[in-house]
Amino acid sequence: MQVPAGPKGTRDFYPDDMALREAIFSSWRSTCGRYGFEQFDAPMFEHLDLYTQKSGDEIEKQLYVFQDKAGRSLALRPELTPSLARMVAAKGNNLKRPVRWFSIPRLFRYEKMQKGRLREFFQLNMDILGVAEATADAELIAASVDMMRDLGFTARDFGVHVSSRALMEQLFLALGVPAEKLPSLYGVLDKRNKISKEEFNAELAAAVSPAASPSAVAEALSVTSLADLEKVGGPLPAAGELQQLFSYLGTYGMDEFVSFDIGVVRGLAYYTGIVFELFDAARSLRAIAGGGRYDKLVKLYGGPDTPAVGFAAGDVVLGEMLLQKQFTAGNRRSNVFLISLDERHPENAIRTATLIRHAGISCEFSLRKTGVGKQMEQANAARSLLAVFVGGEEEKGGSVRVRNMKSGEEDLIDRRELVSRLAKLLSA
RNA sequence: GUGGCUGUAGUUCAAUAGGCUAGAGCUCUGGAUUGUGGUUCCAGUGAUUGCGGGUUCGAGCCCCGUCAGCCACCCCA
Repeated sequence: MQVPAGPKGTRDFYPDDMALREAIFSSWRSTCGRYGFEQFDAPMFEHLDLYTQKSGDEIEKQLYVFQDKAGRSLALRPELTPSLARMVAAKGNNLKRPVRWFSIPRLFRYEKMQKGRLREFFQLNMDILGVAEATADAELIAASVDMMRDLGFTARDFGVHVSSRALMEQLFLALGVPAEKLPSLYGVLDKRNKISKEEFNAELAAAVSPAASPSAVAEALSVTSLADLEKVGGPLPAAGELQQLFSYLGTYGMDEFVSFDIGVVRGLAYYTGIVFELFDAARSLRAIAGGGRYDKLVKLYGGPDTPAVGFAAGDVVLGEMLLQKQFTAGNRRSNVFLISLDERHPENAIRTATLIRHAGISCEFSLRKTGVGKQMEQANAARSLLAVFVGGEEEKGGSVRVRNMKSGEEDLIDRRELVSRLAKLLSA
């Protein structure tokens, strides 16, 4: 290859790719707008401490770290939530609650790449801060579903899997699992779908015995409804909270999208309550989106005690799903394309284009001196709706020929009325 | 970070068992059509077979390295 490749894990956005990206972004912005979220952004790089302080040094391997000229350790942002928590903490109590913010950050993670996982990507982040009730969780889950519907997906394409960190903790403690065993148990649980049943049972037994009965834990993990869960683990306070959440979601009309799934764990340490993930129906891709409650993070960064819940959806998996659905960009580049009949002299086309553009109509003409047939091809490439022939015989009689590129119909239009007639034709 | 698979025009794929000048569709450019696009027909541009080294009389094919991509782990904010 003579052409140098871009860095590993990055993408080039050619116009077709950019059209897909913009389709996703504008859908995201429109959904957030309907839910009354305000957009914000944060720096693309932060002090390394912001990330290590929360997750330990281990995370540094996943970060793009560099020193600036003063020797400060900085990192390209791998996620937005720490910046958000920092920004909210910095405002202290000066920020009107609840905060309903969204952002579409460009993020960087130094990772081994796989399908649906790159080193540079975008996310939609939606967060509500200052609300402890499940209404906020329900609002965000509903927004995530609407985000998918806005992109054209239905309940046949994806589902929301909901669980609760608090619920699991209460359940396992009730079953006799010691508190210090919980992290390793979550680890086993997280890979349940990836390993065989035998392996799972063996790892489960290793994680909970002898304090708790592996079979009791396994039984608890096999339940598919909250009601069944209480039969196994007894009354659990967090179950009531989840029930309330599902009740709200039913009122939102979300029943066909959401389900209780005790297998949803989420890797992040900072989640404290309800957690949820969106998956494609076939579960052949990575998670579309994921989120949950992180009630302690703002305080961790020195801010006021602020309950918070949020989710993030990546652009990579969504893009793959849209392409599978035969998404076609097909954006119109220009509405009007001028065909110069006196192709040696572009002045007429330049003057006419200027007139049309001043009226707010997108317009192009051939920048190369070439035949009418070729100019028509260029009009096609621009996906123009109308072709306007300038500089021909008709113009001597005070009119110009306008051709509808779709139907092939042509009209003679008075030269002086050209712009207003074009506007009318385009609005029809 | 670990293991496996793959790498041929811009793109999708060919090339008997290692054997002459590495082929084709699509795309792109030009022409048929110097005042009319999409269809069709014709022609052309375009590859030091990812890169570097090795084995061989001879390598797209075999070996080593490297880079890139895919898959499974690890991780997943």
